[in-house]
Amino acid sequence: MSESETERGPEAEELTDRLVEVFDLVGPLYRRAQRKVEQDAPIEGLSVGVRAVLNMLREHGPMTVPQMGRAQALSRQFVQRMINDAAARHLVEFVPNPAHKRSSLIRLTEQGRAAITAVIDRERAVLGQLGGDLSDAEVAVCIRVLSRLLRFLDNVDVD
Amino acid sequence: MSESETERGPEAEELTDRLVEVFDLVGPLYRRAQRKVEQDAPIEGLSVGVRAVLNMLREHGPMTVPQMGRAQALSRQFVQRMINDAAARHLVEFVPNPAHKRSSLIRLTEQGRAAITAVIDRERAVLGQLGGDLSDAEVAVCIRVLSRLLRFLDNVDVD
DNA sequence: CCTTCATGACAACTAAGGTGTCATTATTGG
DNA sequence: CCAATAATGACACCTTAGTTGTCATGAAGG
Repeated sequence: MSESETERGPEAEELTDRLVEVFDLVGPLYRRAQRKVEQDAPIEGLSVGVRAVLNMLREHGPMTVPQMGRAQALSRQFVQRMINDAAARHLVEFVPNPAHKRSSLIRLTEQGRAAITAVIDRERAVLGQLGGDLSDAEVAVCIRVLSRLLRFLDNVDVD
Repeated sequence: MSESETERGPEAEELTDRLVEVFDLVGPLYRRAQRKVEQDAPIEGLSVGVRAVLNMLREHGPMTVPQMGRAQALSRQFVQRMINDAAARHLVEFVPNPAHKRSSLIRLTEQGRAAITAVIDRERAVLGQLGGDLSDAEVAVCIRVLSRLLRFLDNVDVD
């Protein structure tokens, strides 16, 4: 039916099909996860966007706004809004950036760390129920595949 | 640091951590993919929503609107809107449903099939470039993991 | 030193997707 | 067979994630 394949043999075509399948899973998964987060995060009063930036800071340490935008494929301006929002609520603070005088580093405050940790812990608790059925190795492979896809789509530049 | 783990030993905790990682990948991936689709689909004039329902019909065959909503974790009303939109442009048609007299089955028209096929083919072409680096088996595992996660989150009910 | 690029700030906008509600029609349990 | 209940479609409104455009400013680097 499809004729757009360049000649790479049947395995390659099979792979492409499977990748399309992955993307068809990502959509619903994203929406369901978002809803779960929405049910939970409001306890701390965190929007999805704020949750995302806090989580980034949590696992990556202090970063600048533009860095975060690039890392998450979000527009610089959007990240900025989230950060300003978080700052207004004392979840993050600005610290001087030795590398760029204009663009300060964003760092979690104690309060911010507590908030994001609480959220993540609750998510972990939910995920924990998933338990057995999935092996560590499988999930690791999944992460590898998704990371690869992500890097591949990186040429889509924002801003 | 986190104390919310029930006692399941270190491997379980490791697994949970990895699952959190998966979710942190799904977000950016979803956004980047959406942007790629947006660059492409407009050629056919398909919104992301319409693309999603057409693709569902394409691989699952005729379904009712509520079925599609459940399958993709989308609200019934949203799917309906997308379908009505698609119907107005003769991409889908309504056929009597033997099982439910009120809720007709939605079926792709020839035109609709052509449109969604063209879109998917273009996506496949892009994905095809990803090539080597990823094995069929790995992607299969990834699909399994994501499917499992999806089913797990299914208790989140819309509407 | 001057040009260029990056950042922050702010406003306007788009679109995805949900929610609430109503009328209608099935389905089902008695 | 009928009443109660649930499912569907339709429509309107709303929320919010996320983008884009623009401007002023200040940094970097030739």
